Amino acid sequence: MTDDSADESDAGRRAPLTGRELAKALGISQSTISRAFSEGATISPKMRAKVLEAARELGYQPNVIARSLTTRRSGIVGIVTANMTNPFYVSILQPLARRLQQMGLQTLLFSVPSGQQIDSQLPLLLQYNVDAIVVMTGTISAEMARRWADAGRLVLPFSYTIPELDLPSVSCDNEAGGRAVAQHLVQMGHKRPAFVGGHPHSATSVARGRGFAQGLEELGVPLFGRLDTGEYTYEGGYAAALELGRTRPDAIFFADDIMALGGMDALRFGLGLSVPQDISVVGFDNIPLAGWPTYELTTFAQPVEPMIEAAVRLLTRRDGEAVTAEHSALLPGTLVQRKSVRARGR
Amino acid sequence: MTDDSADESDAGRRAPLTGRELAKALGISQSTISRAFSEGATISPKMRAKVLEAARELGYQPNVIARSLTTRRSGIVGIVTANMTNPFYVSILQPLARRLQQMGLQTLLFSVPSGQQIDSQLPLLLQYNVDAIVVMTGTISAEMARRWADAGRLVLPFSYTIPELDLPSVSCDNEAGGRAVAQHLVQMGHKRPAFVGGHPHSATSVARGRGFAQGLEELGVPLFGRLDTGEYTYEGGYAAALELGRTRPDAIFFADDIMALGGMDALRFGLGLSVPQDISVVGFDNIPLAGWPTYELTTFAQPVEPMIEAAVRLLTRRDGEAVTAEHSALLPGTLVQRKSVRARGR
DNA sequence: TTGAAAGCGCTAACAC
DNA sequence: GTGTTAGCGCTTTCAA
Repeated sequence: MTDDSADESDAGRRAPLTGRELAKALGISQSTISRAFSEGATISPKMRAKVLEAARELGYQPNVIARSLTTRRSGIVGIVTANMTNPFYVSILQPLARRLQQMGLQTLLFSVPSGQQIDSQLPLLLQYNVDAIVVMTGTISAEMARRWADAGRLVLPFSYTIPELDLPSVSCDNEAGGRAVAQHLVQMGHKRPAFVGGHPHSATSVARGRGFAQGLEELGVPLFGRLDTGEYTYEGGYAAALELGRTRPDAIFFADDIMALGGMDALRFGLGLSVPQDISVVGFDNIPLAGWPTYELTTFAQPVEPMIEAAVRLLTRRDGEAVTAEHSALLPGTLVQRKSVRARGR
Repeated sequence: MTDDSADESDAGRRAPLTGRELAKALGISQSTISRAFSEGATISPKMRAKVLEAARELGYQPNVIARSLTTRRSGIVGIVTANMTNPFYVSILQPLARRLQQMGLQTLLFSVPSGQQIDSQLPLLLQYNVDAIVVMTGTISAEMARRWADAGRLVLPFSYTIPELDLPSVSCDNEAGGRAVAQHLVQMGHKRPAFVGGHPHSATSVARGRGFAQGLEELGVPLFGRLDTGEYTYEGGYAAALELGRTRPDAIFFADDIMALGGMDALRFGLGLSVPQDISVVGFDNIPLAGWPTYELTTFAQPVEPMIEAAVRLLTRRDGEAVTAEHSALLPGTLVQRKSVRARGR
C-alpha cells in the first residue's frame, strides 16, 4: 500500500495507544495500567487517579478484544431473532440494546431464517466469546443448551419459553393474558368467541390459547372456533380472519397484535364487516400500531419495561451464580381497552 | 472459586479445543492448523483436508477473538441506529444483518439516543476492532470520521449522506424521487401541493424537498406550503398534517412513509377529510404498512435490495483499496402508485 | 502496593 | 510445504 504521508511522525495512521505505551509515558509498569481499569484490583487510589487522568488525556482505552482473550468474557450479548417484521420484537430490541449498552455490554445481532433451528449457528457465536444469548425466537436443542451452560454462558429465552429445557426465561404471563381476554369478552356479552393462534407448537401461542379456552370454559361460554396461522404475520392474520370470519364468530382473539391488525383489515376490507359493530377483535402485545386511530385495537399489553429489566438483571449477574429455570421471570401484563371490542346485547 | 466437580476429567466445564491441542493430537505444528483455516495460505490440499476433517470431528473452531487480536480485524460490522421505531430501518436491518452473516460477518448493533452525535460512542466500537460501521442515522464529526478512515475502517452512511465529509455512502436518489412525486402530482391535476419534511437539516429531507420543489417549479406549479416536523415519526406526521391540512392543500408529500401514515390518520380522523377524495397523500420509502388496505399509500420506493447489495459490496472489500466518496452508490427508486392519490378536475 | 514474567489462542515472518 | 518463533494487548500469578 502506498502511503503518501511523508513524515515519520505520521499523525494519521497511528494505531490506538496501548497499555504498554501509556505505562512508559508514565514511567510505570503496564500491569499497573491494567489494575487501574479493573474494578477490584489492588491499587492505590492515588495511582489509579493518575493513570485514569493520563488515559483520558492521551486517549487510551483498554482493548476489549485483548482483554476477552484472557478473561474469556467479551462483554457481548448475542441476540438471536428471526421475525423482525413483527413490530413487537423491534420494540424490544431497541430498548434492550440500549439498556445493555448502559451496562457496558454490547449487542451482537444474530438473525436466523424464520422457523429454523438455531443450533447450527451457535458455535459461531461461541467463537466470539459471547457471554450470553437472548433468544427471541426459534428452538435450541437440549444438547446445545447444555454446552452453553457448561461454558458458563447464559441462554435466555425472551418473551417465550422452551418448556423442555431447564432454562431461565423472561416472559409475560401468557396464560393469564389469555384468560383476561376471555373474561373481558364474556363480560361484554360475547357468545361466539374464536381464537387465532400462531405457530401451533410455540409455547407462547399454546399458553395464550389455553388461557383463553380455560377462561371461557370457566364462564360457561364455548370456544366457537380456532385456527393456527403457522406464523405471526399480518398476512397470516388476514388469511385466518377471512376463513374464520365466514363462520360468524362475534369476537376473535388473535395471539398477537400484528395478526390482529391483518385480521381487522380482512374483516373490514375482505368481508365487508365492521369492527367492532359486527365483530370484536382483541390482540396481544400492545405494539404502537395498536393505538393508531384506524385500529384502536383492544389488546393485552406485555410488560415490556419490566421484562427488559428482568432480562438485564439476569444478563449482568456475576459469574459463579448459576442461573436456572427458577430464576425465570413470569411477569403480569394488562388489558388495554380501546375500541375494537363492543358490548353485545344479551 | 470453589469447584464442586470431583473428577479431574471434568466432562462438563471443558473449554473449547485450542489449535495447539488439535495440533498435538495430529502430531503437527499449530501453525499448520492456522494455515488450514486461512484462505490463501501455503498448505497442501491433502494436509488441509486432514486438518479440517479432524477439526470437524473433534469440534475445533478457531477462536476469532484471538485471531482478531493479531489481524486487527474482527469480522464484525457495527450498525449504528437511532430511530428503530421507523419500520424502514427495520426493513433494512434484518436483511442487511443476514446478508452480512452470509458473508461471514457479524453485526454489532449500536443504538444511540435519537438526534445525538455518535462521536462519543465510537471509540467504544473501535475497541471491539469493528471492521466497519454502517451509520443509519446521526452525525459524525469530520475528525472522528478521519480517525476511522486512518485506522483503515470504513464508515458507511446508509440511506443518507453527510455532505461535508468525503465518505462513501449508499442511498436512494432522493432528489430524483422528490421530482418524480412532483411530476406525478402535477400530472394528476394537483394545484396546491405541500411538503412535509423531517429534520430540516438532514440531507435526506432536504434532497427530497428540493427535488419536489424543483419538479413543481419546472412544471409551473407553486409549492403551496411546507413544514418540517423535526423528526421522522408517526406523531410528527400527524401534527404536521393537522396544521398544514387546515390551509387546504390538495396534496401533501411527506418525506417518509411513517409520517405520511400519521398524516393520513390526522387528515381522516383529526380533520374529517377523506383521502384521496379531498386530498392526496404521497410518502417515501415504501414500507410494508404502505400497502395495507387501510392506507394504500402511493409512495416512492427506495431500492432496498440493491442498496443492501451495494453496502455489502463496499463492506466486504479487501483492505488496501481505499473507499472514498467516489464509490458511493446513488440508486434509483420507483414510484409505487396505490390509492392515496386521485386525479383532480382541471 | 507495585513490577516482572508468563500466557490467553491465534497470525505472520522467517527458516528449513 | 511445514515448523519455529515472536508477538497482538491484555490479565494474572508471583516476587519484591
